[in-house]
Amino acid sequence: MVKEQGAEHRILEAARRVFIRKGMAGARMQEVADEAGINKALLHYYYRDKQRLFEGVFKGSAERQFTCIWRVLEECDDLFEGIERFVATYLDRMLEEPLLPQFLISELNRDPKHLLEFIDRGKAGRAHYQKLFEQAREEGRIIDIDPRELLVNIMALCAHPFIARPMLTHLHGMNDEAFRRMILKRRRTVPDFIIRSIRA
Amino acid sequence: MVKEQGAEHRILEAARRVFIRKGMAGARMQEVADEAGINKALLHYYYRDKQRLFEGVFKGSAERQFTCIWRVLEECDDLFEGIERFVATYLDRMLEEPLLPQFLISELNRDPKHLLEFIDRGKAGRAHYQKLFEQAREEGRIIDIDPRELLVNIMALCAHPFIARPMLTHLHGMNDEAFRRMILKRRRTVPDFIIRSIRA
DNA sequence: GTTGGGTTTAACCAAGTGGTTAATTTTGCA
DNA sequence: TGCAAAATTAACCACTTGGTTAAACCCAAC
Repeated sequence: MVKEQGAEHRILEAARRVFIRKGMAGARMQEVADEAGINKALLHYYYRDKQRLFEGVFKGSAERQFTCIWRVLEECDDLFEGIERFVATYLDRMLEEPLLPQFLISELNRDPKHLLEFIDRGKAGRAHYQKLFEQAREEGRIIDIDPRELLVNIMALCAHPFIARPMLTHLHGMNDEAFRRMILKRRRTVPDFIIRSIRA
Repeated sequence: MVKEQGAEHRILEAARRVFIRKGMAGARMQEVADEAGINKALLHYYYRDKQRLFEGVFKGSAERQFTCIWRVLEECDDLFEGIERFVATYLDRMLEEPLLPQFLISELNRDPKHLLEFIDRGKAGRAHYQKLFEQAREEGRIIDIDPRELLVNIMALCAHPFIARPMLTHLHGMNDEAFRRMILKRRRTVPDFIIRSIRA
């Protein structure tokens, strides 16, 4: 409802909130308009139709997410350091926008063709990961493990608590603050968990 | 479209498929009717409205999932064995119904009050897990780690490949068969990964 | 001030939605 | 065979939905 910063941008921000909350199918154009504090017709004036508005939101969210996560890896020159910083960055980023991974994954499952555009955003980061991995492997510092599987495990340990958050919090009787504390603790414990497992 | 086994049951099965594919918000009653091969009015004859039909599907899916997963744990009397069998059972179950976790989690995020009913289904299993954990801890066979966090990690490593499947398969250029092989491989590698990490 | 183009709105529309109803068919059984 | 109850359907309805339109508004340049 904030009136600053131009209608077009305000619409996109409102749409981001609504789409992330309700998903593409559950979101209503009227709700986006209300949240942006403008007339519904203005949505179509700037973004044609629901699909294009959604794509604007999705593309922006996905790109920001991926670049942010992978960039930090490129700054590292050691696998263990890379894992530590990757996990910490991922968790910090998720604390800022906890509903984002669930949103991205949910929409990606519903319509996987969104991937084509933005997935290459982390190409350089992934190549660098491969390099760090091989280096550590050659130096005999890690056990024999499929690098792709290790990557899956890292992502899983980072993302899953956010994706399964309601189940988790209910299971362990956590409130929002307790969840936050748990995530902050995981900034240390998750890298430990991973590195203990792969260290030769 | 199979005509056997009574309309009521056929409707529920069709609804399960449609809801899991499209989610509550995206599913259409007409689509359920078509998939069940019956008239749309019959849905309301047996299940009143969309919400109740959805709850029938959700409750059934969630209960089956949880009981199936936790039961196997109760049959074990050692933590490491428990982890191995839990992971294997979880992955086998997911291979049968790969879209289920994404569905459950997605709807749970949209409306967390579904939890209240079925989450206690795994109560006995979780209590047994706690016992196995403490036993292994007292015998000095595992390091000092929060048992709840270990549980989160186990679930994460099992569920995440399925939840993030489209991202994963696209990232690594996998087809369905390659994905399946990867999961079957993980029946061994995931328990190894976990146990290596927690063994004292 | 007038004018003209970009912006914003209220009113409207057609299609699709979940849900109802009343009539028809099928079934169980005396 | 007849008949009442259950099952099934076609037709319908009120309402929501995404999307359009034409008019109003704003504001800088002339």
